[in-house]
Amino acid sequence: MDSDMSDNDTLRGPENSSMEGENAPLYCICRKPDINCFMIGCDNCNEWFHGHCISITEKMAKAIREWYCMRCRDKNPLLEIKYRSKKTKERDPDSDRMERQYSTPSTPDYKSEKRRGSKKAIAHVGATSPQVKRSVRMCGECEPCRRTEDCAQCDFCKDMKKFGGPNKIRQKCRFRQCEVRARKMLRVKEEEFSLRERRENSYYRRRHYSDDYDSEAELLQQYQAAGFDDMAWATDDDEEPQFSPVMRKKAVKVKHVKRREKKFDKKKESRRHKQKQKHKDRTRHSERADGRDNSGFRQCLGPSCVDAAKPNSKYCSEDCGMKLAANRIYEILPQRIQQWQQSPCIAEEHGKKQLERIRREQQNARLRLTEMERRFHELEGIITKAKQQAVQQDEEVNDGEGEDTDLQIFCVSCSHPINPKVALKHMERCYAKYESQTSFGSMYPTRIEGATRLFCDVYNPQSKTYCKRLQVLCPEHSRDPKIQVDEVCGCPLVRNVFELTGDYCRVPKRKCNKHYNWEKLRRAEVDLERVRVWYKLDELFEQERNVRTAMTNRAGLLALMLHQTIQHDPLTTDLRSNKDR
DNA sequence: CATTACGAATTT
DNA sequence: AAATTCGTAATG
Repeated sequence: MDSDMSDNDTLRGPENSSMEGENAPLYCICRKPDINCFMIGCDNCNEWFHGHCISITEKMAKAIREWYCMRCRDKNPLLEIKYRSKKTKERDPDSDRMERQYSTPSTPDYKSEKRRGSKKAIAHVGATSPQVKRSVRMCGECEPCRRTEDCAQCDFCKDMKKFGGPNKIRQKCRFRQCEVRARKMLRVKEEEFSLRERRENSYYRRRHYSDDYDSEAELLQQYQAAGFDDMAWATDDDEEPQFSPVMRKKAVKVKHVKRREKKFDKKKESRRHKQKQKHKDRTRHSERADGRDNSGFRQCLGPSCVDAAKPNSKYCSEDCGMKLAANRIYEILPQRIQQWQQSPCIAEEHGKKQLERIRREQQNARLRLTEMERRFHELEGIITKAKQQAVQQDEEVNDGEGEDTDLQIFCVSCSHPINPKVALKHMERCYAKYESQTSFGSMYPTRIEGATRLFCDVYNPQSKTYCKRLQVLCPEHSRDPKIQVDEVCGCPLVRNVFELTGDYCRVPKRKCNKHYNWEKLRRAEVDLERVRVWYKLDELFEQERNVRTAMTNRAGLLALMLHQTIQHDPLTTDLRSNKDR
């Protein structure tokens, strides 16, 4: 491996550095960037060679299984070009597989492949990178080449269909563009990179372009992460000492661009604070502001503290940081409270209205619930009464389907033809079979006070879940009771769909196909509605809680410190007025 | 000159 | 058959 590297280096050497601005890497013994011809890669040093420079044609290459350049072969006589056996020449998949099986672990997966047209290049898989394929645009070794997932953030990703894009640009994710071989303009844009880097690596973040934060939340996070000592650092350092002059220029430029971009966003407010703070600090500590770059020591920002700050901190101790923070609160808070009290709080009004609305809805839901409970009991009453009906034996008016066994219908679930006599039963079972493949489990048992027979709630120790089907229609955990021979159907008969006649169906239950399992269905109907009402109630409770927390948090310490309400001149027009609101 | 769009080779 | 991702023409 080591020798590979040096080999490569000597090969590329000076040209490499001179092509800085270009994005075309140089290849082959001729050191030219040309890649629009057949090329072959050395399986040892991974360098690419033009076929014509080393007198290897594409045809010849097809027969080659492992190829090593002259230099590598000179250095290491053990390396020898290996050829495919004649039979495998024509890309027989079977023999390909065989080959892979019998190749030594150090040999690459497969040897040659074409990319982008016959006249272009043949890429050999490098021996040093077992998984990643090398190609004209992929070295197979750099971090981007090894990456397999798209970032979903860059412009190329956003263009992709899978991320909802129009598929117009059709380039692979910027973060997967090869560092060495991809065209430079396709790689990650510098600013984007720094952005991402900051996101991924919050610790180093402040050492780079420390001025921009994506949100207040990020600011806060940083503030906390640094033990609330670095906020002013981050903001008042226009010069970062460790940048070389060139670098610094670059960073500053980036910063300006970003500032313009984000000028109008919401953190304007917080930036103004930062700037205020900055000025304060400047004037307070102006005497040492210059010396800092040289010595690297700062004075602790703690109130009336003259000690040196700890490295990477603005304070000499946590105590000083706390003191300054406390002072800040003392200074800012009373003013904010006053400001707060000066103007009426619209949000509070809204909150109150919302609460009222929620209460009303809760009331309605409760009413509905009692209604449903009533129907629940009513139904149970009907069912009990129905059971007492006597079976009407005489007529065999069991619909006309007695002998018509030729008639076939198809199951709605499995689509098999079935006999009408067993159809209902079959379809029920069949459906249950499919349905049981779906999970209705929840981690928690149901705890609704005063509600009987809602969910099945059978515990499944394997998945550690409780069954959340309606208890009445859970085929998995409850069997339908066996119907006795003398049992009556008992379904309340109706006229015009809804009007009860007061009579009950008196066909033997086993034979009644008209009212198959009617109790179960009616119970399910009621229970489902009850569940819905409970959900509604739950949702309303949640809403209530949210509104209440919002109301209590309003004008809390943190909120007051972070935000402020400005009373504009009452005579100037409120921009939101009239039309909009 | 950079960026965008798109046909098409290649891979999945 | 669809997705990926080249190279390059068109466009700004």
